[in-house]
Amino acid sequence: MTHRSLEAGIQSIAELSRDASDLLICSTRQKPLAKGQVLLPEGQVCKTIWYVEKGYLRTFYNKDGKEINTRFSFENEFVTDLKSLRSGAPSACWIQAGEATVVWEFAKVTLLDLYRQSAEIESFGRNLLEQMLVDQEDHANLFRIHSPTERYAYVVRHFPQLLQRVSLSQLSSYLGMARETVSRIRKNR
Amino acid sequence: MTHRSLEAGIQSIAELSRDASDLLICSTRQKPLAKGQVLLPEGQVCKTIWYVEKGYLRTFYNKDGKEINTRFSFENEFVTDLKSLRSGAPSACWIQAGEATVVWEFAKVTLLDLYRQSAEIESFGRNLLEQMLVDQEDHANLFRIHSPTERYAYVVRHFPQLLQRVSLSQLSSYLGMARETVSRIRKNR
DNA sequence: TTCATTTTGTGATTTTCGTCACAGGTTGAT
DNA sequence: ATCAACCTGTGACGAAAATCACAAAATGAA
Repeated sequence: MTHRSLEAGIQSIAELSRDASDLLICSTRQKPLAKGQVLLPEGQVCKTIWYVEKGYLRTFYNKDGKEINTRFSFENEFVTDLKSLRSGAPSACWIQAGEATVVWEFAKVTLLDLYRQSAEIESFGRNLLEQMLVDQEDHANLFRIHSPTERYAYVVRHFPQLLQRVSLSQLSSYLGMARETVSRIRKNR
Repeated sequence: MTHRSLEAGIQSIAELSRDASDLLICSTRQKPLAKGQVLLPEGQVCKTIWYVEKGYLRTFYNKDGKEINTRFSFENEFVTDLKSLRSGAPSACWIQAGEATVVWEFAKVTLLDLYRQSAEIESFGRNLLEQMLVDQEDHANLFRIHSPTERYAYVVRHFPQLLQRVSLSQLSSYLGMARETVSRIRKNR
C-alpha cells in the first residue's frame, strides 16, 4: 500500500511542501469498498471527505422512491456532502461505491485541526473548494443552459468515461431525463 | 460612508479579529452602480469579488440571444465568476446591477496577498467558498430533483424576496421555464 | 395626465419528453 | 451451460411545457 496516487491528487489541488503533504497524508486511512457499499446513507451526518484512488463513488438523492444521481466521482477526485459536513445536519443524499473502490478518508475534525496548524493546508482546503465549486457550477449550468440533447452531447465531449463506466440507466437521472430518452438520443448520432 | 454593512457581512462568514477584519475592509473600494450597469461583461476576465451592500446583482448567460439568469445576489451576499477569477479565462457570463446598487470590490490580487499575510483571512476565504458551494448545490438540486411547479414553490417558500424584486420574466429563466409557464403556475395557487 | 414601453395573462397549437409495455440482449452466479 | 436478474431499445400514447399571438395591465418619462 503506497500513497503515490493520493500524493499526486493532493499536489494537483495545491502545491504543498513535503511537510504539509506528509501531515495531510498521515491523517488519512485507506479503505477498500465492495461494489454497492454505502459510505454515507441519507439521514446520517457526514463527517468525512473521501479521495477516490480507484473505482468510483456515486452520489444520489431519493425522490419518491427513485434514485437521482447527482455526481460520479472517479479516480483522483475528492467528494463529500458539504452541506451536512459543514452544518452537522443529517445528509439528504447517499454516497455509495459504484464499483469495487479504494478511497482515502479525511475526518472533518482532523482536517479542522490541520487547518489551524498549517497555513499551507488551509490553503489546500480553499483550493479544493474552489475546484469543487467550479465543477459544480459547470454541472449546474448544464441544466440551466442546455437542452437534454445538448446535455448528452456535453458528456460525450467532456466526460466520455462516464459513458464507459456508468450504465445508461444511471446516467439518465444524472442528465435529468428518462432512460428511454437517453437511449433515443444516443441512437440519433 | 460607513463600513457597517460590510463588516457584518464579513463576520457572518467567519468571525475575524479586529485586525484581520480591518485588513480586509481597507483593501476594498465602495462603488455605486446605476440600474443596468455592467460589472462583468462576457468575454472579460474576472478579477474581482463583489459584496452587495444595497440593491442586487444579476448573473446571466447569453444563449442564442436569450438571457438566462443563473443568480440574483442581494444585500450582504458575495458574488463573482469563480471560474474566470480562478483560471484567468474570459468569463462566459455577465454580471449586472438589477437595481441602483452599492457594492464593495475585492481585487483578486489583493486578496491573494492577504491570504498569504493572514491565516484568518485565508480561513475567511475558505468559509466563503464553503457557503457559496452549499448555496450552489442547493440551486443545482432544484433542477435535478424538482419539477417546474415544485421549483416555483421552493422559491415562494425559501426566497420570497425574489418574487418581490425580480420581474416574472427574469425569474422564469432562473427557474428554467418559459415566462408563460411561471404565469400559469402562479395562477394555480 | 398622457402616451410609449415594458410586463403580464391567456388561449390555441405544437413539440418534447415521460410513462407504460414489452421484446431482445447481456451479465454473472451456480 | 443454464437461468435469473438486470439493462437496453422501441413503439404507442399521454402529459407537460414551449411557442406563438395578442390583449390587458402596469410602469415610467415628459
